[in-house]
Amino acid sequence: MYVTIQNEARQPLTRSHKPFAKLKADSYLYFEGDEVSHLYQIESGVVRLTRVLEDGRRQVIAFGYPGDIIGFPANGLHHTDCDALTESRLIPIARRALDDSRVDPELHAALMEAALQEISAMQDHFMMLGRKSAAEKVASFLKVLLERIGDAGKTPPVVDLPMSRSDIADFLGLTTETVCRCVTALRKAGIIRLVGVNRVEILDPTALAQRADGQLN
Amino acid sequence: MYVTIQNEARQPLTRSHKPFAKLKADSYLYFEGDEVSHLYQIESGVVRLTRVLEDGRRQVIAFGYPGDIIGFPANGLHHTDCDALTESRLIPIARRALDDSRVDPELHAALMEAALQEISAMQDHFMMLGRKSAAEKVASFLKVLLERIGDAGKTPPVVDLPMSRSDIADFLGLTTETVCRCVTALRKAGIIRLVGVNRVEILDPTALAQRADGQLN
DNA sequence: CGCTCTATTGAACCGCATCAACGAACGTGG
DNA sequence: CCACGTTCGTTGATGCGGTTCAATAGAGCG
Repeated sequence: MYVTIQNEARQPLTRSHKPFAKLKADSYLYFEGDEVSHLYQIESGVVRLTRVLEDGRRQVIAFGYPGDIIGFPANGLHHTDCDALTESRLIPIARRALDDSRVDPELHAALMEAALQEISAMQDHFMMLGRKSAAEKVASFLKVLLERIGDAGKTPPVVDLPMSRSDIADFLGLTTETVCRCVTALRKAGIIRLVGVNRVEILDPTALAQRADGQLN
Repeated sequence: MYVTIQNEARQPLTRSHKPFAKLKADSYLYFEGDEVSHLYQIESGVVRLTRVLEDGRRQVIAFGYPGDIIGFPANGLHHTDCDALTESRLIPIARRALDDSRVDPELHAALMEAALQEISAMQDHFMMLGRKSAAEKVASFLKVLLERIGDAGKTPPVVDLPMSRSDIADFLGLTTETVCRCVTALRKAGIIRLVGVNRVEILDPTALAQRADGQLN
């Protein structure tokens, strides 16, 4: 999930009596460099895809939400680490379905479509990383979480943040301090309200959207 | 071409008596929002993929070099603009070959592979945009151009830069001034030498690689 | 030769990082 | 159940890297 554009919630690819993989919070699904045996569609929970440099600098590549497909190989290998932010249920998809369209043409086509969507979403994220201010990044992040997974049934709509501030920072190319300050600024502007540390009420979605695109301060 | 990792030069996908598309310098191949009718493999020349925000901020998504495949659709549409930096020859690939594996299974598989490679390369680029300093970005950029398209036959190896400083800046999330200053710093350190404005001799590839990864200053 | 556009260099400013302190939440053991 | 320690989040003070603004130099072209 690249926090820049709204993805339609994806339907499960496989009607499954198939087994789920279950992943406890904080446990790893795979590491960078691992051979890719399966891709996974997330059924429930939230996972985190990360890369690190030798000197410890970290980039969160994406957060995986229900419906997302993760684990696309390059040269047969995983190129991120993946671990769970919350207990998650995953639907394994044999890599063969990606490589060989004859195994399951429909599934193969769906995987291709997901890969193409991912490319598009990543391009949006480039704009965010390269060209947006800290305040715009944080507003964009909340905005897309709201559109993608926010509970709009509630008034005001609510967004849960299963990831830490430092995860958000490493996703947006900021520091935890800067993320905090931007969140505080949105709160003081009356645009959001914090309910505990990991839950945000969006009081003014319109104002949030404007800040995400750099209108107003 | 995402300037972060070395791609093996790709072989042409189609042995063609097929027609080339020819694209003059500065002319556009497609725009964001256009329906995707064809993908293209670059046969010669260099193209530029860009996105812009309403307020004019621009992000260069990638530079397309010979062997690269460009124009992957999402929801059937292009999601970047594409124009040529130099006169280019392109091999059109019917979109059908991407959507339907039965048309040309081998080509379809090659396109899938290219899309997966692209995802991986973009993830590397995230690290660059989000976590590297200006000096590291510029060094990384030159390093990858050297590996990918540099003429190592010459001593010292030479890299051509068909794009402007501002293209480089918009690719790396910097300003043209900062790009200039970083290039100058590399020059004064004796790592590179400028031959005109659009050609660089890499005098010390090892030192360049170290700067790209943040070792030394 | 002069015009225009790009690249370079310099100076000042500012946004974000860094460093530091404090507070809140949570788990553990007494 | 409370005391304590540990981790995470927040806020403040300061510094710096990169932007911004401005001026100059150079390259391409009619």
